[in-house]
Amino acid sequence: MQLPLHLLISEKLREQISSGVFQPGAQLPSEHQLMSEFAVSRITVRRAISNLVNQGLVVPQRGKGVFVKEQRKVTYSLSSPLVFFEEDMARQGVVSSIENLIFKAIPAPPETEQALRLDSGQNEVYLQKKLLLIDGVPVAIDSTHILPHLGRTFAAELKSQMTFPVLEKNGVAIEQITATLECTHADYETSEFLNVPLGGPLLVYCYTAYTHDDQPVLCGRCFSRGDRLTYSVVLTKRSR
Amino acid sequence: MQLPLHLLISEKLREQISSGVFQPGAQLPSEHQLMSEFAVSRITVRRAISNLVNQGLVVPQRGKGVFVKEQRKVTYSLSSPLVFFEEDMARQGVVSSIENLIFKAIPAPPETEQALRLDSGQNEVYLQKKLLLIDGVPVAIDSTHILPHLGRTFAAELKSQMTFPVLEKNGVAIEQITATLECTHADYETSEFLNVPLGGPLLVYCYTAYTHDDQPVLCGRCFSRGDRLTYSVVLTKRSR
DNA sequence: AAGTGGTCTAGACCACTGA
DNA sequence: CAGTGGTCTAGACCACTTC
Repeated sequence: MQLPLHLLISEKLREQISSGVFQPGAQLPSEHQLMSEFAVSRITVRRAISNLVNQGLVVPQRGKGVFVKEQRKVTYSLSSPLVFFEEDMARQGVVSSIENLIFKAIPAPPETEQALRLDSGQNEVYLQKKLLLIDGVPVAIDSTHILPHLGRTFAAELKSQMTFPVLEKNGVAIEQITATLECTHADYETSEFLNVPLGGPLLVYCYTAYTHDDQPVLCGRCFSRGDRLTYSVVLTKRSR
Repeated sequence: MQLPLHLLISEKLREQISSGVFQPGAQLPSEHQLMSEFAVSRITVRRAISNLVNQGLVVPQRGKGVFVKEQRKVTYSLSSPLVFFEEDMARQGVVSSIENLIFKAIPAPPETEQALRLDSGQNEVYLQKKLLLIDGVPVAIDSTHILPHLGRTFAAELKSQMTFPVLEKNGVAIEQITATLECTHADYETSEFLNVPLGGPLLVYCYTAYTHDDQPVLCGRCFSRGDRLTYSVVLTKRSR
């Protein structure tokens, strides 16, 4: 038995990409050229290209052609989460910014009540959704639930600046964060926001932040483009 | 302007899946049924289903049908990386095991020389590749480079047991680990090993482990199925 | 206007599953 | 055997980019 045609073609192209025959930014042969080169139908060529898109190797552009993707990742350090996000990024030579999408009070959903240790009942929390941009392009979308009195008091600042520095500056020191990191697929809505193919890989950073007396003050999730962000962490034995 | 047909169909099915019309494990209507239900061609139906596959929502099975995927993730704690992997998993009610694929001495590649602080030159290190299984199915593939004298001495144990416990038991205490977590796509080879669709999301855990005197002893990468594994971590401010 | 990728059709053959 | 998904063909129309 042998591989289906579309796989043969996409594997051959993949090799040529990783061996540098097609450099990042370079244009692949057009569908028409590939059809005659491999003597297959257009659908098969398109399937092969779609394999490469799914592997994040290539980006098609309507009316222009298919181009090899530039791979450039930026690292976000979990071990110094209180450093300004902007500074962290600046050290890596990129410009970062945030864009507030939503900031409003909502009734707390059950998971949030539990995470923030609110008595169950009709609690309010502030919901903030924001985009994180690097060099002007959106790389992550964050959704945070904040204790009501903090959200109310610092609304203006929270809308325009990163969350942790704002709290820190106002005497709310974050002492501990519990977090998980996992992977998901971009659904249609997220894929539009982050300009990523439908189903593309996202890193999900779920966090709860605590002050010195173990009081949770906020929790949230950050969905970031898997092709643009890396998280780093240092673990020492005595820290548990 | 409006959405293309294949997206309309896949979004409609996605809603039905997340609203529970199709429970996990349930079978979707066949391609033939969907063709007449939406009055479109087979290619369009297949494209819609392919959208769902790319989002990890659904798994097609040849000769049987398309089924809604069961979502069950297992959490690996980075904050207690020295605990037996098996114990960590057992606490979550699953059975884990490892399967040695490769164990041999190789010339150290440059990145490894740097990570393990070897003098540049013709160094040897031990390369171990192993599969991590949960409930009998492969969920991750790990590739580790180990200092030569350690690999040589503990070869037998390393082949059948988890790395850190073996070292610990033999007096090599791991005191610190630096790590990064990122996302990639499964290439063809990995997709076969882990039984994942081509291009599916993988979590990549890159690590270097140090003993008490800051001496690196091993480094490696673990590629794990994004749909089966989560990493958790606790960060405290003083650990800087 | 010519060239590119995006969507869609109708129809064919194959491989696998299960009764 | 009938039903399922997997692969592939030939051909059509559209939307966008570039000249």
